[in-house]
Amino acid sequence: MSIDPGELVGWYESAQRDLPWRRPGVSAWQILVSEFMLQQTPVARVEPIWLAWIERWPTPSATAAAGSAEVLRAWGKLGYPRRAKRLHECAVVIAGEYGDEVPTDVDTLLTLPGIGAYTARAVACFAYSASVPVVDTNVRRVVTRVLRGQADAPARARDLDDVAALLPAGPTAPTFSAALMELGAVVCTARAPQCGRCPLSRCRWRAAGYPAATVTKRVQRYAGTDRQVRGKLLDVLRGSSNPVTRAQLDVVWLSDTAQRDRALDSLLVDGLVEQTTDGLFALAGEGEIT
DNA sequence: ATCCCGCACC
DNA sequence: GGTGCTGGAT
Repeated sequence: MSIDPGELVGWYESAQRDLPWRRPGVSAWQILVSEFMLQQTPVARVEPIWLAWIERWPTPSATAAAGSAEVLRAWGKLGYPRRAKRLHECAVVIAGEYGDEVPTDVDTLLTLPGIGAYTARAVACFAYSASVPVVDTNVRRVVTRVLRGQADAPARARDLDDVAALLPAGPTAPTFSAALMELGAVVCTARAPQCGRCPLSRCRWRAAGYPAATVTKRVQRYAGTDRQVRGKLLDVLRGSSNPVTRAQLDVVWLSDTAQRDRALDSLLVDGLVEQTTDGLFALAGEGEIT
């Protein structure tokens, strides 16, 4: 069982979304920035932030020179701000140690802050046309359905090899990977797949009568969690160009003071917030001279 | 109220 | 191998 590259790529040529980071002339660094932003966040929310971002900071050195506080502010409400901190760290390393050029090979990319198995291969593939398997949750779902006939399955170490075996030889591998991701994102979706629009003539999941998922996935809560409190604290700091008092932070979460203290402490530990010598609080790197 | 879904660290 | 991390859309 395999996936016909012609069917998949043929569909992609006409069905792909016009996303700004796919346009010609976008640099490897700018693709890397899009991958960081897309790690946890839907395309629609990333697009405006990415456009403003690359116009303001088109290169790693420009990003590094901006300082982490401005980077955290520009990240805005994309969520999971540790990604913004790691992106800034990544820019510092690339500007300082790699001559302002994004490394091309997967192993080197994997050593950079915030770059894991997915992002390393996405950058190597989409920025440098490397024939490496790019496995995100969309690809995993498509492969699980088409090849194994299951609605969904947890991630496995073997997924990388499975997808590598599907890649066509030659220069179409990156397009094939982009098309697999696109199919999972717009047709072979988790909840309401549009099987009537699927270009693939062979699919074990369809052949098996679309069996439902057997594994029940746990729900990610947000309301009332430390994540929500962290978000509110950071929102205060993003909105202020000078350091704020503890009291200004305290007012965002009055219902559970222990939780609020824990959230603030975790932001300090994560290096997203820092305390000034006079006891005020600011975005990390706020005082940096650039 | 539910969905989204990669990285780092345990 | 499991858990924590954001916030908007639906």
